[in-house]
Formats: sequence, C-alpha cells, structure tokens
Amino acid sequence: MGRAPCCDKANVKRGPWSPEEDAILKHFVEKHGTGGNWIALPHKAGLRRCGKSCRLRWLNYLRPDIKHGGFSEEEDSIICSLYSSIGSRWSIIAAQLPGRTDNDIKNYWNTKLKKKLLGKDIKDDQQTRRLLAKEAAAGMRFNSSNNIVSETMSPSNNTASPSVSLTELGQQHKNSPYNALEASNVPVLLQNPSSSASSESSLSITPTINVRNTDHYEKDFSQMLEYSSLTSILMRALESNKSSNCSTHMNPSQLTPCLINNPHESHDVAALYAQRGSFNIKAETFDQNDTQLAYSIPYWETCHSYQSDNNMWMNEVDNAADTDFSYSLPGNHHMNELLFYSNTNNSMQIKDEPTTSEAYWVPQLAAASASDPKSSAYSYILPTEGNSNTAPQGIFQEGVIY
DNA sequence: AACCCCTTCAACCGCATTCAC
DNA sequence: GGTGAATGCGGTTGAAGGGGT
Repeated sequence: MGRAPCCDKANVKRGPWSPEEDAILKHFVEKHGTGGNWIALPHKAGLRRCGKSCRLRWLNYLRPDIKHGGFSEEEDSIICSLYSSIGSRWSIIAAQLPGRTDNDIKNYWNTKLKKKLLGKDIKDDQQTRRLLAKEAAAGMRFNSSNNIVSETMSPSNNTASPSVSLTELGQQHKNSPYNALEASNVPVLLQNPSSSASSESSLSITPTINVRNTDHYEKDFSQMLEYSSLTSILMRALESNKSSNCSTHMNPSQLTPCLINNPHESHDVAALYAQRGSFNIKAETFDQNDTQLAYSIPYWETCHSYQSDNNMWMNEVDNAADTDFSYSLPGNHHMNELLFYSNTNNSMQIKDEPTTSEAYWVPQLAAASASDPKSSAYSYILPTEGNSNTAPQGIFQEGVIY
C-alpha cells in the first residue's frame, strides 16, 4: 500500500497567494515547522492550498533567510561560472548563493544575466554555454609570477557559504553526465585529513580542501601504473592567492576526472589539470631524475570547453598557433573524462583510440609558492615502458598542503 | 486613454527520484 | 520487491506592470 492521497485538487485554491495566506503559512511553519509532511500541512494550517504549492511558496518566498533584491557582481560571477560548468542545474547553483532560490536564479539568468553577459545573439543553450566558456577563458590572467588568477571564479574570500556537500551532489546527480561527482570519488579526494572526522567534504572554495589524502593517492597511483607507460608526470595548478596560503580559486564542483593514457609507447606526456568549462593547463614532462624533458610544454595554455552538436565535449585552445592541443571524449566514457595525448615534437594532438577507459581523479591543487611553484607541485614517477625492473614509485609528501 | 510590446517573476506542470507501506 | 504517494527539480506559463506610440 502506498501513502494516503495527497490533496483534493478540485478544492484547492490556485494562483497568486494573498497576504492573508502568506501570513497563515508563515505563522504556521514558524510555530510548528513543516512536520516533514507538506501534503498534510495546508489542512493543519487551515489553508485551501495544495501542499506542493505551500512548499514552493515557503521555500521561494516566505522563509526568513530569503534574500530579496538585486544580485551582486560576485553573485553574477558565481552564477556564470557555474552555469558554464554545469549548465542549468539551478538547485546546485543556488546552493552556492545563500539566500537565493533556484527559482530566483533561474529567472534572473533567463531574463537578465544571459543577455547582460552575452548580448542578444543567443540561439540556444549550447551556444550560451560555449560563449560563457570563452568569457571565462578570457577572464584567466597571469600575474607577474606567471600564476593563474581566475577572475571569473574569484571566490577568494569565500563569501558564499555552500549548503550542499559534495556527497549530496554526487548522490543527487549520480546518473547525470556529470556523475564523476559521485560521492564515492569526490569526498575522498577532497577530504581534509586534518579536519574533523566528518565523512563529507563541504563544497566550499577554501584552502582547506587542498590537503592530500595519501591513501587514496596510493590506490590511484597503483591503478594508473596498470595503464600508463608515462615516464613521469607532473601535475600542477598554479594560482597566486598566497594571502590565503596556497588556496586555489577552483571550485571543486568543477573538477574533472582526467583519463591519462599513452597509447604510443613513447615518452608522451599527459600532465593535466582541468575543470569543466574553462581551464588552464600546463604540461611538463620529467624523467626519473627529475630532469625536464625536451618535449615538455613549457607554458600555460588557456583552454575552454564546449559541447559539440553530437554532445561531445570538445575544447579549444585560445592560442592554437602555439600548440595544437586537444582532447576527446570517446562515446563510452563519461562526458567529463578527458584524454590528453602528446607526440614528441612539442605539439599535442589526438592520436589513436584510447586503450583504456579508466578514469583518474587528478589532483586539483595549487602550488604554494609563486617563486618556486614546483616546490609543492604534485608529481609521481611511473615506470618506463619495457623496464619491468623499475619499481613503481610514487613521490609525494604526506600531509603536504598545496 | 487605448493599445501593443516587452520584461519580470510567481506559480504551475511534468517528470524523475525517493520513500513509506 | 512492488506500488504509489511525496518530494525535488527544471522548464514553462501567464498575470502584472512599465514603457512607447
């Protein structure tokens, strides 16, 4: 047997709420709470409304922490960044903006923000997101230390207090194309071992997420060994927010698991750091002696991604004349898995079909020191192809805060 | 004043998921 | 495990209001 019937739809009032109805609902909820049952609430409160309507009215308008009025520049920025990354998932975006409702943000986006940012030549959602990604990529700048300054995310002071955890995100959307946010993956990587014993990592944009969970990396590392013949990989994401002690501006919700693959049996490199939407990437290759190899890509590239007509995620490099860099997403992969290949002449290109579909979470972390960015970069050495005597060796320092 | 067009945003709708039985 | 109500979400609608002619 199921539950009792919801409500008598023939006898409920519809349309705009009167001030009297608002007062009744507000008074009732503040005094008694929802009781975990919105369907029964209108009857108890003496309202001729559907429970669903009551819930909507309370959540979107009456509850006390609702922020009415115009959106700030910072809120605009967060909305744009998240929209370019995850699309129209308003509830998640709203979770980043305390006091704002998903309905609010959705309306604001559709009526104002989209036009304000992108002009009136918008044909469809896909174009919108692509343009936004370009905007975001254009917002990436280098400071004098050659570190990234993300102007578009710019949550350095973290005024947003997210109310949704990554675990919740993963659970809510485990079947979405973005299911790399699954709880089983994300919190482990982003967990701060030095913090409380909470099993969940808050979706916050704070430096505290940047602590390595070595157990996970060891496991990750061993998996990687099975598939890669890379000689050495260095991953780093440099950012300049030294004032907050090595914080990254990146929002964890935008992190992308990356597939590292080397189908060419050469010393190709796939060194990467990615977030959906726009991202900056620097690829460098080192041998076991930590000597930088000649075919490293010694400069930053600003890339941005977009969804192609056949729903494939593609990327573009802003300065394609310098580097032919690209990634593809095979059809049997999640959309947010990335493949990075390179040949050995300092250009990167898509080669053969991948030989593995394993995905790896990539350290999302930033270097602590602008003067010596390598000092806190994450790196590990992989055995050279054909040299089975070379013991796999991960190199990382326990407890290092990036 | 009347009409039209556009913008805004609260509310609704349909669907997918969760949950109680 | 099956069923159906409850809940949550995103897309859409339509009333209200403002501005222009």
